Amino acid sequence: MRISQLSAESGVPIPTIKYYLREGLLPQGDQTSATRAEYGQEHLRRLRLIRALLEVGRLPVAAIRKVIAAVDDERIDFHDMLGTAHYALSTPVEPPPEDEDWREARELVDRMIAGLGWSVHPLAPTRDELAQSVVTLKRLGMPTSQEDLLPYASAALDLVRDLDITKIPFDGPRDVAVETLVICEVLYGKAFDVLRRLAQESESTRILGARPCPSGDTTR
Amino acid sequence: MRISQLSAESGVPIPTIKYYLREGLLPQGDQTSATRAEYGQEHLRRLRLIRALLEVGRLPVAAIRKVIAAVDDERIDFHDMLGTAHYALSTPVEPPPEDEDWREARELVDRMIAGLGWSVHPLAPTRDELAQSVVTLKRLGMPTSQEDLLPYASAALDLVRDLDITKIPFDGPRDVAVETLVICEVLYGKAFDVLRRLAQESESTRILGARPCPSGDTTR
DNA sequence: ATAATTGGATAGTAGAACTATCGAGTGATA
DNA sequence: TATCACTCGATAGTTCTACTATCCAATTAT
Repeated sequence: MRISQLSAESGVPIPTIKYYLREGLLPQGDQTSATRAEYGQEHLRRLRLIRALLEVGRLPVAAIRKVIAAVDDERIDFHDMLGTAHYALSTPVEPPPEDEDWREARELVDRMIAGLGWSVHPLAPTRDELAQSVVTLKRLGMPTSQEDLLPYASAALDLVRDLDITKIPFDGPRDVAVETLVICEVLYGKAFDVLRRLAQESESTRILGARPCPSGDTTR
Repeated sequence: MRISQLSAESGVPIPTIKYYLREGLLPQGDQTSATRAEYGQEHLRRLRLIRALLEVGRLPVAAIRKVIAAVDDERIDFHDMLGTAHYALSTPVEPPPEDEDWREARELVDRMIAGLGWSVHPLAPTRDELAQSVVTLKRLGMPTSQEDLLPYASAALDLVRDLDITKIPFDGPRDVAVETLVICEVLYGKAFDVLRRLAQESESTRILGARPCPSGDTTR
């Protein structure tokens, strides 16, 4: 398959494909001559993954590159690769040092994770991400305690147990496993987020007993 | 309070505050003379809301403006205001017309919402958002059925029932209610997302029986 | 022989979210 | 009263991200 066909099949314009090649998101094709390269199904597949992470997951290109680097790097072992992929998916947040609210929130998060017995790396950026939500909620006048978060935590664990983890072929080829993990994390995550918003619309409509019809336009 | 104090208390630089004023995110202060305006607690509060939606919710400024317009517009009624706020929070997606996969996905979504008995506006952009995830999962070789989504849907409903809706003072002043709804939707949504990723890290670590420690750096 | 396509390189663009500067008008201080 | 810091409002510039566009020499197809 040449680049024009790859473009036609994926719907991604040629200049964009070239951009992904430059950025290292897409591996080079099989160079058959100075001005010709051959692309295969794996390129199409990779391209679809990139577009999914970009369009549905709204991940920045730099994060996608890290995920892909983790998938492609044959040296690092399975578990480290999953970790790298996981951390590439988090939105980094740099807490202001010496901030009392932040310290407190981080402690709450750490205590909760420990209390739940979860195996989360002590330096996982995800911990700060959760602390950020806690701090922000407090500043907005809606302080959050561990008891407020625990039902969310156990619901999250149930979802992951029942639906994500069972779909990931941990015993299969490593690249397929990481790819599946990333897809589950991002796409099922998105799907759940949308379902939550749908549920919230439905419930608030029900509570107010009105018809679910805003007068304004429905575009963002 | 003058602008410099507003800046000091909120941590937002003065030029940025001016930018928010220009963009209509922040109401003008009380003009006491040609070159002086007075800001109050409500400005500080609004500024914190803006930053929360921006930094934690990653909402674009245009969406925040719509949310705020809904809160501030006294003409539209309570329920319509909630609807407007809701739809401003969704990420719009324009499905290619005449696409078979999309049609099918939208049908699945509509059937599921109807089957659950949820009160969701037929034109809610959220429906297409969910359809997008379904289409993308299919294209990535992980087709999704209603049965796959139902547990997610009921978990979402439980969460909203137990934690979000109970926190929203539907009987109080309308602006407080919408603001609370938005905060719940965005911040608890984010918190749950992080918890899900933490749970996933924990579970995949447990399944692989390894230490939760990637060799690479942990930054995005 | 000629037209189309490709790879590789370089440069340009659009949108988003700020950030900087300027000029004239206050208000507080010396 | 003079001065100086602060403010408003307007305009312009910056940075970052994700693309697009153009060009060229080298093929390859017709």
